[in-house]
This record gives sequence, C-alpha cells and structure tokens, in this order.
Amino acid sequence: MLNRVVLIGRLTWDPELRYTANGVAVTSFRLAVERPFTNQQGEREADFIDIVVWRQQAENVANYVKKGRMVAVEGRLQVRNYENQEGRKVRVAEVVADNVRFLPTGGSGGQGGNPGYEGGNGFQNDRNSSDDPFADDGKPIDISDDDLPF
Amino acid sequence: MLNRVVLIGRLTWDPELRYTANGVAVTSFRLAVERPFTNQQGEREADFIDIVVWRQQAENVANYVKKGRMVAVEGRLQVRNYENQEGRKVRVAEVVADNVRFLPTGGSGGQGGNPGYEGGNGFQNDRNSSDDPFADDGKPIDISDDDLPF
Amino acid sequence: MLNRVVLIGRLTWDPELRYTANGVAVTSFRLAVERPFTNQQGEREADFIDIVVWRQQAENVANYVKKGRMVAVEGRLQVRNYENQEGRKVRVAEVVADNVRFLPTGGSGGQGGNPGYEGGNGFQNDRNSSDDPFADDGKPIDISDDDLPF
Amino acid sequence: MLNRVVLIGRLTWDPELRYTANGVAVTSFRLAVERPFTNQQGEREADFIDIVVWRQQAENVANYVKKGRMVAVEGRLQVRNYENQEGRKVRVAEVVADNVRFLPTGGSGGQGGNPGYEGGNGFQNDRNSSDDPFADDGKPIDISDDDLPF
DNA sequence: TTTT
DNA sequence: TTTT
Repeated sequence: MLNRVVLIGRLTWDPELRYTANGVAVTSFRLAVERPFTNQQGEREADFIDIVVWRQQAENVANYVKKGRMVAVEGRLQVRNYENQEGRKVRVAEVVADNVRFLPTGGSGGQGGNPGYEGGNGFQNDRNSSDDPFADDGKPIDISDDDLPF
Repeated sequence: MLNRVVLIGRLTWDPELRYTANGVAVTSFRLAVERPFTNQQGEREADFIDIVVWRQQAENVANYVKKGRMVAVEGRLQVRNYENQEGRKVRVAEVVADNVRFLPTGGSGGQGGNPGYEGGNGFQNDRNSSDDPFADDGKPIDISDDDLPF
Repeated sequence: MLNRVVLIGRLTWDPELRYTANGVAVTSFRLAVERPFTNQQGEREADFIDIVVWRQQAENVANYVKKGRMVAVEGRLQVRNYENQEGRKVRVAEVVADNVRFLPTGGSGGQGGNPGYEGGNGFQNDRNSSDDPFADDGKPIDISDDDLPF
Repeated sequence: MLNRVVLIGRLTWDPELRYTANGVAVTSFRLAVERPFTNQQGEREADFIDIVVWRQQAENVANYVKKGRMVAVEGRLQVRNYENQEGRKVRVAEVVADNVRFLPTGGSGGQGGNPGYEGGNGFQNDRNSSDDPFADDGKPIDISDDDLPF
C-alpha cells in the first residue's frame, strides 16, 4: 500500500554491477547505517542494510561510488523468499532504491568542524519583518510554551 | 494521523537561537533543498524550507552549524495560521525537526573521492555464502527479469 | 538534495481539478493531518496542508475522492514565492504528490473497533521454528534488555 | 546516520505480545504491504515485513489490532545477525516501530464513499483570497507549464 | 533574502 | 505461513 525507506550510511565495500540475461544493469551494495543510540557498552552499533538499484542509477553508483562513501538512499523495503541450493528456505530483505544521492564523505566538514563557507551575507536581519515570530528584537521572544511540540 | 518529512539541504544563513519565556531553547534556520530536476532554462532550483528545532538539539545546531553547512533533517510539517500586526492572516509552514544530523560539507570528499572509513563488521563475507543471489562467481547472474521493479 | 514527505489525513473539502494552458491536469486539495499530541486544553489539533497532484493521478483524485476521505500522500515539499495583485510577496508551501493512496474512511474499523476479519488461520504457531527469537515456548523470552532500542 | 521507514499494510496474523526478563512489553507482527506494480502474470504481490514494537505501544497493538487490520507503521530498519541452534548464521531484518497508527479497515469507506468527517477549521475560505493561485474564478488557471514537476 |  |  505504502512502503518508503530513507537511509543515510556508508558503503561497506565497493558496489557490484551485474546485468540480467536481458542486459538490464543492476548494482547491489551494503550500507552501514549507524544506530541513533549506543549499546550498553557505550558503543555505537550499525545496521548493515542491502541495497539494490537498477538501470541508469546502477551504472552511476558502480562508476562513482566506492567503499566508505556516504550516500542517501530512497526506496522501498522488499522481502524475497527463495530456496537455496541446500533446499533451505531463505528470507532476504533489501531496499530497492529509486534514488541514490552521493554525499560528501568527510575530510574537512564534520561535526563542529569548519563550515566550508563562512562569510556573512548582509541579509541576516531581514527576518526582522513584522510577519516573523522569530524576529530578533533583544527581548524574550513571544513564543508561548503552547508551541512546544512534546 | 501521520506526518513525516525527511530533507537534506544546506543552511542559507546562520541558525538563530532563541529562548521562550520559560527558558526553553528553540533554533530556527532555513534550508536550501535542491530540486531533483532542472527548470526550462536548464538551471537547478531549490526549495527554501524553514526548520524549527527545540531544546538540546536547538543548542547543538546553534553551536555547531553555520551557513552553507549540509544537514539532514527529520520531522513533521507544521502549518500555523496567525494574524500579523496589520490584521492580515498569514500561513506559515515549517518543519518541526526531531532529528538534525550534521553532514560533511564537501572539501575532500566528492564523487569517487577517498573513503575515510574502514568498515569491518565481521559479516562482510556473508555475501559469498551459498545463500546469496548476488555472490560474484564470474558467471552471468541468475536474476530473471521478473525481478525488475518497474 | 533529498526531499520526502509522507502524510496521512483527511480532505477538508472536495478536490479541485484544473488544467494548465497546455491541457495538463492538476488537482489541489487540503489535508487535515492530526498532530501526535494534544494541546494544553487537551484538544487534538491538526495541520492543514495543501497538496498538489499532476496528470493521471490528478484525474483519479478528482474522480474518486471527496471531502472527508482519508488518504496517504507521498511527495516533496515545495515552497514558491510570488507577488500577489497587491504587490505583496507571498510564500506558499505545498506538497507536490507523486503518490496518493485512497484509504478506507472509517465506519466499521477504528481503534478498538471490530477487526473486519476475525477467523483464526491455523498457522499462528508456525513461528515456533528454531530460527525464531520470538518463538512462544511458554517461558520468559530470551530477549536481553540490550535489544531495547531506547 | 539516518534510518526511516514508513509502511501501510495489513497484519497477516494476530500480533504476539511477549515480555522481556525485565518485564518490558514487546509485540511482534507481520505486515503484508502490497507492491505498487503488478508482476508479469498481472497479479499484485506483497512484501511480508516483520515489525517489532516496544512498551506502551506494544500493549496497545496487542489489545486493539488483529489479523487483517490495516495499520501505518513508522520506524527504523534493523538488521540483526545471530547464530541459530544449528550454528548457522542468520540475518533477520525487521522494522522497529516507534509509531503504529490503526487505520479503518474497509467496510463502509471505499472509493467515493461517505465521508464521516466534517472538517471546520475557520480557515476554509482562505483559499478564495487573492493570495491563492488556485482560487476558482471560472477562468483558465494561471499555471504555466514551468510549474510541471517532471 | 536564499545554500553549493 | 502470509493481508484485502
């Protein structure tokens, strides 16, 4: 009915480009997606999620992305059941991506790092219009705690 | 009933940290989110989307993020109606974020760039197991075109 | 860069189908999306969010959906700036839908209501396989609190 | 880093409520989520996705939802690796839900059905204001094809 | 007002 | 095993 997945993570190895018998490109890779919390040992774990992408984007991923690169993936969660060579039933869950965006990997940026674009722009005070509930007038702002979302 | 927004974009100016009368931190900023297509002049436009974030994350954003930085935002789309000083009804749409992740800005990274991350999770060889339909055995793969998602 | 919105709500009025000068169908409607929390008066408020949908789905929505119907919407959040007749700059935020699913409206279902499909199926104990960490064996289950997600 | 899943589907059987050794409620169920396209035989298939939900919502789901009921699920995709009794490595993918909404099941609703909701929000006439590009004035609308999103 |  |  509705099935939407959005992930940001890093490739755990280089993507693998294959072709179906009919010549359709399909690339698969695995993404390490850090969990939002730490475990009881205080370590941050990750989920290792398999991604499949088809056609033109399959080629793009295979050509431009390598192990360690950070990407954003949009797609749907697919669960396939099949029997392996030993006759054993196997369930495979993977995200069929319809959109893979390549993100900068790190180096300079990073939390608390240097912005990469610093200068002022002379427009920061324009928000001071009468329509703006966040206008900076030096007084405690007029946001009631009713606005608190949780 | 259900209201979920996920965005990746860059701050169009430095975030603004304020406090409610009760001392609750609230930071607002605007995100430039590039559209997935180009316009008729072949230019890539952006949507400029207002974000609001509360409490601890408000402090974090204000302290660590600056104009030009890339972030991922998760939240809900909120539409507020109010009357401004001129007695005019104004509708304001903004994303109330419950999660703001700081992304690397660029610099070193970039397409095909150097990784900066060395995975290692103890399960990397799983994909060569007999259960794996994507195992790389040098032969044309066994994916029928029935698997084509669209 | 990435812009994804998922909403479930009810139409506040009948959808409006229009055509561009070139004959492309476009339907707009407004969705009431209940907030996940109640306000200080204990009332549940809603966000009223404008949706735009194009082409075939525009026709479908206009033909099959009416005020009060519940729908799920997937799309991207778009912010347009324009000048109105009075020369006043106006910002409009709307969700450009690429997927609108029609949901059952209510009547029977509803929270705590009667399921609409009740009978057993004779397979409920099949999960009792040795691979299943949730197998029901009558003893306290073997899930350590390490698995607690938050 | 970021991990968000949104699903709408129907329970394939009644949910199973368990308790950890520490008395924390955890409910698991499987969702049938129809794919957006039909296969080569013209049939609509589904993905069968496992959901886990904790604490208060675990109790709610167990108490109010049964096989066949439609729900909306928000959460994150988790992949766990463990060894089963036979010493075989098993990968399990499931959605850890932080939000499960109960949807009407069908019955009365259905396409073009009767509403069951009578809006009324005090802003319904806003759309006829001069600021509204979709105001219905009986003339061909002023939407250039530049606005076409794809 | 508007990011890279 | 499999929802409508």
